Formats: sequence, structure tokens, C-alpha cells
Amino acid sequence: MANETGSSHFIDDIIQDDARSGKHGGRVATRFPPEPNGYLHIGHAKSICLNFGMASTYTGTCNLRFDDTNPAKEDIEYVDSIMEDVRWLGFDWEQRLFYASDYFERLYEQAVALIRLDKAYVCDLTGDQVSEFRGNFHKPGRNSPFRDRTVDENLDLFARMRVGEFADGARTLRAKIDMASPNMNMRDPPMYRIKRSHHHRTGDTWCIYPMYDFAHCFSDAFEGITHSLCTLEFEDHRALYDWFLAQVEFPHRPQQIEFARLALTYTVLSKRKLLELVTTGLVDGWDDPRMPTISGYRRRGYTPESIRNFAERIGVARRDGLIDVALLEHAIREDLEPKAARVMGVLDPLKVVLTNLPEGEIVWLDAPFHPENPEMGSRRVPLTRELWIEQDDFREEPPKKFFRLAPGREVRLRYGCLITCNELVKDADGKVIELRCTWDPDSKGGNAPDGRKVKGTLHWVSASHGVQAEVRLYDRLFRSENPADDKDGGDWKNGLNPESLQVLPVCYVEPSLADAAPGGRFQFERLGYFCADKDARPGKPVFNRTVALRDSWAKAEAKE
RNA sequence: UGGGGGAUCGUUCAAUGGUAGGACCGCAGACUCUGAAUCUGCUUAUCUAGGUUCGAAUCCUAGUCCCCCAACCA
Repeated sequence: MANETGSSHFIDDIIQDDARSGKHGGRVATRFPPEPNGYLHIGHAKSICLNFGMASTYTGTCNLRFDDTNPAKEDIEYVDSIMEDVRWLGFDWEQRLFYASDYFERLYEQAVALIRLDKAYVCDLTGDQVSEFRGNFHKPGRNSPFRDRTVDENLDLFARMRVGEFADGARTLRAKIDMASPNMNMRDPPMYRIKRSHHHRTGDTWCIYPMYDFAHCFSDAFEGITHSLCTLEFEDHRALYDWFLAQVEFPHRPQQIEFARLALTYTVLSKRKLLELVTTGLVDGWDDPRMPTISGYRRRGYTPESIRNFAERIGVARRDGLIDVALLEHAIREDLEPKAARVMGVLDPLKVVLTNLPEGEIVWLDAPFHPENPEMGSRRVPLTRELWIEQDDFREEPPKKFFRLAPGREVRLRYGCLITCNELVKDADGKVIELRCTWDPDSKGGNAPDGRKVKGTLHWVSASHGVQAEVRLYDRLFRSENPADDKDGGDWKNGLNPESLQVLPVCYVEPSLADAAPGGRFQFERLGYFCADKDARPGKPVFNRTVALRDSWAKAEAKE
């Protein structure tokens, strides 16, 4: 099925062919199978959009299944956050919420069945011994001395493993395949290990837990999954996936298909590393707006639509790539451009005094929330004698092509009026701390009746009516384009960008923003898109900069 | 010295033997009460070498480079 760009990807092609040819009875059933050992990130979003997307395109189903087979690393907090994030992204698993742990009893039965077939055995080798017996890429493995135990003996031992007769790690149940296989995954892989660990759902019912390879293929089969989509590193596991299901001649055979995981410039998407950032306090939790987690992007102000569009555009392929984070930024700008209300806020204030506007006088001006969409309405903005403008919008000695305010220059205040800068006030160090200007009352609203043009339009906030706000600016978390590629062997955390967070404690925003609800998204005109943060307190809103507007002036000036 | 994958503009995804195209980025211009948005234009690619073919990114042969695999993790 072609997407909006008119092309389909290889998984789409496969599923389409299967649906047409009647394979799997023409059914399409996918699943998103996260392990609840961390928060979801943008890489998971790619997988979620793929799995739920394919199901929706071919009127099939997509299950949410927690792959919770390793209680030592998993937690209910992660389960909850994952459900919240998938829902927020806009997907619905309806009644199909599953857990691999739901299948522990059935999986146990499958394991017993494998033992009966003499395809699995209980092995007493220690971890070190197992790895020694496994051999390596160039050397075949050797059979475990316990490989030839009888079926009865294996049945007995496995049952005793389950009831807790043996110490953690003392034995494993292993598949009996081929210790000489060139595919390391086929060298009698462990199916169960003994591990006394409290499980967030099954509690202490079990002291043996199934391994991924064994649990995953059967979980897919139990659920009638038709297309089991996973990332490239599981390619070598496909042989094992198929082997398990083939042994018991399971009536339903899901097909595993691998695709390249997402990699993004200037970010890490390894759960281990993200966890480390959180636990070491290098970031402020999983939802720190600098984190590439779904919750981080949400708090940063990204929309579900923008992330879905991003996932659509990056496509699905089998080669490893590194997506430019600029594409994600483009996706959020594109989504917010028509939606976000335009408002004014000054991040780095410079005082302007309109000498011909008497103190106490208020000129109320009407300003649309979106100049291209009148349906969004408008608000009244007060113009008063004292104002704040952006430091950046004034230069005592303006460079070429600088359209903004400078001594003697006239500019427009957005939706306000034309003002002319007459006089500078400096502090003892010679720093300009105030501009004394005059406004042209005839230009009220923004245009002069005589038709004269000004090149610059500035955003501004009334000093007497403006609301003090904290604004947080974010930059990329890592300095290098590919922080995961730490070839020099150093600590990957050395690549962190020390300037990824900049807090501006004293900014001024227009009065309409005083009570902005957390999560509210705005465009601060000429600056960027901002999102009201939950840290706001009454009378003191906090805004996160989602993404800056493109700034061709800054670019041009930097080139000089 | 093993096995499994992959190589197309700067990046990414297409083209499924028949004009190498889109998106992002970049550059230039138009427009503009946001130096935004929008619009227009431009630059740049088939890993290498042979072969098959009227015709090859696509098929064949031989290389080269890159990624993954030796957790009782997933």
C-alpha cells in the first residue's frame, strides 16, 4: 500500500502480498512487544507506527504485549509509562493487552513437550562452563556432558527446577540443537534459567523464567501473530524462532521480518544509556525535555502527529542509517505552524521607554492568534509607556542588512505601532540598558497612514502588564553527530553537551499567557514554538522551547 | 579462519531490465506587520572491476567497505 509519498516499503510489500495470496488466511496481525525495563523512545515510536500502521492499513490487529520475562530488570512503572506513551501516540490496542508472563504456564507446557521430544535437556554446567563449551566464531562448540540425559530424567529435573529445589543459576533447560552450528544462537541455547526474583505480575510464583528466544516465538504463535516485526540484530535469531515452532508443529506460524532500527544524529537511543542518564542525574528524569523518550518529547512540546509524520518519512529499510535530527525538527515545525497560537514573549529583555506616551496610559491593541487563520480569534494586548524588547533586536552600531532597532531608526512593534529610537541610556560600564523612543500614534495597529515602510517588525511586551516567566532553552544532548559510535573507547558520557539546557529565569510574556495550562503549545512570534511546563506556579509560568523558528538572519550573520 | 545482513544525492527513502525521483539539509531569489510561513529556482548520487543485454541501480562473476552475532539480557 502506497503511503503519502507514493511508495511502499519492503515490509508493506510482503504483508500486502500475503494478504492477497491468502497466507495466514488473509489475516494481518502484528504486535508491539516492549520489555518494561525503561521508557519508550523515538526508536520505539518507529516500531509502534510500523506495527499499528500495518495492522490499520490492512484492517488487521496490533497487540500490545509486554515481554516481561526478566523480572530483575522490569518494573510496573515502566509498564504504566509504556501504555501511556503508546496511547498518547494515538494507537489503540483495544482489548488486546498481553504479557508474556500471561503465558508462563503454557510456555512451561511447551518446554515439557520439547523435553518429551528429546529436543530439550536440563544442563548443570555453570555459566562460565556453558560459554566455554559454546566455542566461538571460529571454533565449534562441544556437547554438554548433560546433553544425553534421558527424557524421564529431564522431565524430573525440570519439574524440580520449577518447584525451587535448585539454587539460582545451578541449572538451565537448553534446547538440543547443534553445538557445531555456525549460527551461535543454535548452539543449544538456554530456554529457562533459575532466578529467584519477584515478578511485577506473577510475584513469587515462579523461580524459573523463560528466555527471550523461547518465549517470544511462542507468544507470537499463541496470539496468532502473522508478521512479527523486529530489528536487524535479531536476524540471526530467526533460525531459532522457526526451529522452536517447527519442533512442536505449532498450527500457526508467524513470520519474523527484520528492519533497521532508528538512529538519530546527536542522540543516543540505547535503553542502557538512557537509564544511566536518568540514574546518574545527568538529566532530570525520563521525561526531561532533552531526552529522546516519548515522554521527553511530549514535555518538550512535540505532538503525536509530528512524531507519526516523522516515522512515516524516515521509511523502513534493511540498512542501518543515521537520520538527521533536523528531519524531526522539521516535522514538529510543520505540524505546529498552522495550529499554534501566536503570542509574544521576550526572552532577553531590554527596556524601551516611549517618551511621548504618558505614564498610566494604556493603548489596547487587537492581535490575532494566527494571522493566517482568523478562526483562532484574537486577544487584546496593552501598549504602555515602558516596554520590553529583545536585546538581540537592538544594535548601537547596526551591521549591514540589520533591519531592527538602532539609534535614529524606526521599526514596527508587532500589531502595535511604529517607534523611533532617539536616545540611549547606558550604565557605568557603557552597556545600553534603556532605549528612549517615541511612538507615532497615527501608526496605531502597525501601519502608518502615509504609507511609509519599515523593514523591521519586533515582538514586545508591556513592562507594566507583562508576566514574568521562566523559559528553558534546549540544545542537542550530545555534541557529536553519532555519540553511539564511541570508537576511542572513552566514556560515552564525555560526549554530553554541557550547554544542552539554558534556563532563563527572567523573561516576560504577554498577559494572556499568565495562566497557560501545562502542555499548552504556542508560537512566540519570531522566536520559536514553546510549551507550557508542569513546573509552572501561579503567576509564574514556565515554558519549554520545543524548537526554534528557522532563522535566516542568524545564519547570514554567522557567515560574516 | 565462521555465520547472518547491507552498500543509490550531504542525510534518508524510492525506482522491482526501459528518462535515477521525493523528502530533509544547503544555496539563490520572490513575497512578507514573524528575517517565520509560503512560492520559485539551483547544486549534488547508483561501492569497485569485469560480464550478460538493444538497454543494468536492478541480472551474473570477482573484489572492497560497513553493520550484527560468542548474556542463564531483550
